[in-house]
Parts: sequence; C-alpha cells; structure tokens
Amino acid sequence: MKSVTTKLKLFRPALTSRCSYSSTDQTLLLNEFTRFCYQRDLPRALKSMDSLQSHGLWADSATYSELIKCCLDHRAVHEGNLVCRHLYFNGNQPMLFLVNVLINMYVKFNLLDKAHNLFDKMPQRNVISWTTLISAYSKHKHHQKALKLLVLMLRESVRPNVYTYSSVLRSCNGMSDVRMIQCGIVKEGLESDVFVRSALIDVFAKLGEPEDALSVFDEMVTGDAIVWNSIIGGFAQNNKGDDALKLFKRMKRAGFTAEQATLTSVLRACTGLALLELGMQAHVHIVKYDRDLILNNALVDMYCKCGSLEDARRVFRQMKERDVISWSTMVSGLAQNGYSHEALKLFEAMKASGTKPNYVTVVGVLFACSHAGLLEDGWYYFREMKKLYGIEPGREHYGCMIDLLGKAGKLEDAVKLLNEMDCEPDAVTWRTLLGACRVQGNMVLAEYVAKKVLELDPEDAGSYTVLSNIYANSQRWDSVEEIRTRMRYRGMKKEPGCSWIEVNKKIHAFIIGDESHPMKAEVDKKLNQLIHGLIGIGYVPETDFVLQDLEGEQMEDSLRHHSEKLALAFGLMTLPSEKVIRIRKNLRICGDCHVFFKLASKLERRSVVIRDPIRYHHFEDGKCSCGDYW
DNA sequence: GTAGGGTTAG
Repeated sequence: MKSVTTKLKLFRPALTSRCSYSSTDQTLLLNEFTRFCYQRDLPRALKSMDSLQSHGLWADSATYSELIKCCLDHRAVHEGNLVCRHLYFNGNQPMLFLVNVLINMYVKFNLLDKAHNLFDKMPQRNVISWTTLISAYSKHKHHQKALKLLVLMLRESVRPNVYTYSSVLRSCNGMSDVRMIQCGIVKEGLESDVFVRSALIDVFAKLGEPEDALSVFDEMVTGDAIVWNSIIGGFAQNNKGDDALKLFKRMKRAGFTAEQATLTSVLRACTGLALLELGMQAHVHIVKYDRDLILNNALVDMYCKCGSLEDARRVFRQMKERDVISWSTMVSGLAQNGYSHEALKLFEAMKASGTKPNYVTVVGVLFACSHAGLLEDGWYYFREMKKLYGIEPGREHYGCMIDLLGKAGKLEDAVKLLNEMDCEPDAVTWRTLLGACRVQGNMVLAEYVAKKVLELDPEDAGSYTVLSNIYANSQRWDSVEEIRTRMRYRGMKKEPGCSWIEVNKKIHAFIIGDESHPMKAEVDKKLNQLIHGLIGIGYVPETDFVLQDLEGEQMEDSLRHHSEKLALAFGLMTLPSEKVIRIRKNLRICGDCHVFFKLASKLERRSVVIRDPIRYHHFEDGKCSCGDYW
C-alpha cells in the first residue's frame, strides 16, 4: 500500500476551490478521504466522500480506484453506485482511466447495462475500455454483442491487442468468425502469444475441430500447464477421450504435473469411454484434492456413467460441500441407471438442503419420471417447475414429458403437449415422439412424425428406416424405393452397432460383421454355447426383423450377433467371475438383447451393466433395473 | 493504474 503522504503530493494540484473553505481545510478533508480509502474503511470513506462532494472537491484517480476495489471486495453494489454518482457529480467528467475502472466494476457486478452506459458516455475510449466491455459480453455469452463491438472498435481505428483477441475468440460461433479474427491476430503479429493460443485451442475444440486445436498446440514453442489443460479438455469435451488420454501421457512426459483442471478433464475422458478401471486409478491419484468441488463432481459423474452407483453414492456422501451440479449429477445419474425413485428422493433432499434447482436439475427429475413411467410425478414437477423453482420449461423438459406420455400410452396427450410448446420443437423433440409411436405401434402417426424429423434433420438415418419399413409393411414399394434413393443420394448408411468392454485396462471393441478381433472364433463359440444354454431356460430368439427395424433410434441388422452379445461372451470368457461385466454401446439395446441379457445374468450368475446412449441397464438374477420399461 | 487463458451436471 502506498503511503498517504506521497498521495497527498499527487492531488495537491487538483485543489481548485469553489467554496469558502481554506485550502488547509480542503487538504484535511482530502487527506482523511485518502486515508480511509487506503485503509479500506468503506463506511468512513463514503462519509468522507460526501463532504468532498458538498464542497465541490474531487480526489485523485488512484484514490478512487482504491475505493472501487474496496467496493468490489465487499461486493458493495450500492456503495459502488454512490462512488460512480459522485464522480459524475455536477457534470464532472472523470478521466479515462477512472471510467475504465468504473466499467470494470459494473462488469464484475454483472451490471452490463450500466457498464455499457458509461462506455457510451465516454468522450474517448482506449483499447482497455473496448476490451473490458467485449470481454464482459463474451463471458456472459452475449456473443453477437461482443463481435459487434470488435467491429465498431476497428471502425474507430482502435487496434485490438492480445487481451482483446483472447477474449473475443470465445464469442466465435462458427469457423468464419474464427478465420476473420485469426486474420487480425496475424496482421498484428500476435499469434505466438500463449493466451491467444489457448483461446484459439478452446474455440476450435468448442466448434468441434480438435484437429485445428491440435495444430495450434503443436506449433507452439513454449507452453504452460494451462495450454495443456486447454488441449486435453478440448479433446475430452469432443468425445475424443482416447486422444485426450494420449495427450495426458504426453503432458506428463513433458514434465508437467497434473493439477485439478487436468485431472477433471482426464476423468471426463474416462467417463466418455466408460473406463471404470482407469477412472478408479485416477481416483487414487486425486485423493489429495478431496476438497475440490469440481473434481468431486466429475468423479461422481464418472462413477454414475460407468454404472458403478455404489462408488458414486459414496463419493457424493463424503463430499465436504455440494453445489447444484453435484446434486444434478447424482439425480440424473440415478435416473439413468434406473433408480428413479431414489433420484426423486434425492431431489427432495437437495431442496431441503437449501440448494436451488436449475434448468438441468429439472431435466434430470423429469428424466427420472419418464424412465419409470411416473406419470403423476412427471406432471406435478412439469406443471410446478415455473412456480416452485422459477424455471421456464425448455425443449429438454418437453422432451421428457413427451417421452413419458408417449410411452405411458398417452400418445394424444404427447402430441398435444408438443403443439403447445413455448419454444419451437426441434429434430430431437420429434424423434422422441417417434420413439413413442414405435412403442405404441401407431404407424399412421409415425409416418407423419418421421417426415417432420427429416425436414429438420435430413441426415437422420433412423427416421428413413422407420419410413421405409412403414411403406414396406403396406406394400408401397414405390415409396420404399424413393426413400432408398434419397438415402443413397446422401451417401447415408446405418451406423454399425458397436460395443466396447474394458478388460485389463484395455478396450475391446465388437462390431457387427467385423472379424478383426483376435479371439473372434472363441467368442463366437462361447456365444453359441450361451444361446443354447439360454434356450434351455426358455429363451426364444426374436425373429421379427421388420418390427425391430421400426425404430426411431437405429438398430442393428443381425439379431443373433448383436455386438453386445459378442461383448458379453468375451467378458464371460476373460473377466474373473466376481467382476461385474460392463459394456458400453453406441446404439440402443433392442428387445431381444434385453431378454437375452436378463436370462444370461441368471444362467451365468453374473451382474451385467449395459450403457447405451440414453440410459443404463443393470442385469442381475434374471431382472433388469429398468423394470423392462425403457 | 484499468482489460485476457484451462476443469463439473442435461
């Protein structure tokens, strides 16, 4: 802290008296004010500021800057307003630097309108004024405003610097924005700055261009731990967990230590790949960060998504503090794993704990209702969410309700709700309704709905399949051919079914029609044995292909060798008998496999968990956690 | 003097 006496020298020239006070009295007043500001004595400083104002006096900028810092520390919005009013009192125009400080204060108080107002009133603005505002809009996701400000700034011939670019890059919604900004960066010769680079890496990752992110990263001569986190996080967020893990190894070899942010991304990578063993290994290394909220949240999510609910519950129970994300993660995790009632109970506990639910939490709650067919609960939470929690229902909430109504046989109500939506239904919403049509066997509606999906998402192979099968069933071969032509024209193929299983920390993939697995012959043999064993206890292999193909989601062609059956056979052969068999797959499980796995869990006395893109099935002793409702 | 980078839930 600077001494008060040096400050006094600084503001002496500013003593232009317009009142009857003697210059000594004025000095005393200013002296006192400065002292209170530097002592961070907010109440006294404000009182003192009042007397200055009544005598038409202003102190120097550094002192006010100190006072504003004090307001920020105390989050004293009202007091900040008083300081601002004082500085503009009687038509005074504070100097540029001080207005920048004020703008920054309003930004930190999340009062962007006030910040922008001051900005508009400035007779002159420098690069910091612009950057403060641009960065604020970027952070608050007002991306259009941020980009527009950059353009206005250039028009006023104020040259952006590394601060400006690293902030505004966050607001790029498409590659064309990035390319434009990259031009500016190169023109100013700022491309080697580490902040600019990490912002570029982030934006490429966000836009789903991890290869571009990697090339920016690889061109870097010197980096730091944060850039490593950017690139690892970028891959983890883009469902490229294996790449993220490879980079993590590289980071360690380069001599960097993994801290919370890195480990969180590593966990996310494990979560995406359902690598329970590796995730558990990471858990051992992060016990020293056991108070880190974000890391614990990621850990809970990892255990939920790997289907290891016991571990998830344990971590959640032991957390020292929990935020809305912790609770939401656990609520959704329970719901996805088939524990809907426990999810709703936890939601009530969350409210009792005083944590306010948000948009995502309610999605989890409605998800729990929809996956257990809890019609009344679903309606209750949906109808009351606005009144009870102040949350407007969005697409995801409507989606859960449409799913709930549709699967519960209230297809008409589902359609009615879709038509009543406040927001425009998108392809996902219509696809949800299509799934309900399938369950209810309503082909007339399915045809209409599938067409709607294709209007919004012409690349949706599942909906083409639905249409094609409906036409085939009613012998409308012309229409069948038309659909096939359209699919060929778009170069579309059904995604092949694929299942993964982790054995000895290695992932084994099983894909329909793929012969490349080294133990393929043994796996086939084991599967055939298993099928025979199951037929012995009442398994009847499903043969109704057409029915199976009537799917909103995509289904595999050959029922007998669905990839999860191969993965199960392999798991039974290789994993010790006490271990739970965990399988992750890219498509939703079909009815035949569901029966197959229930019986297999009984015959082989094994617990099996299957994670599909939407939810999880825990098979044990002939039963599934979903209660055959999915 | 005032502005900039990484991590968690659907």
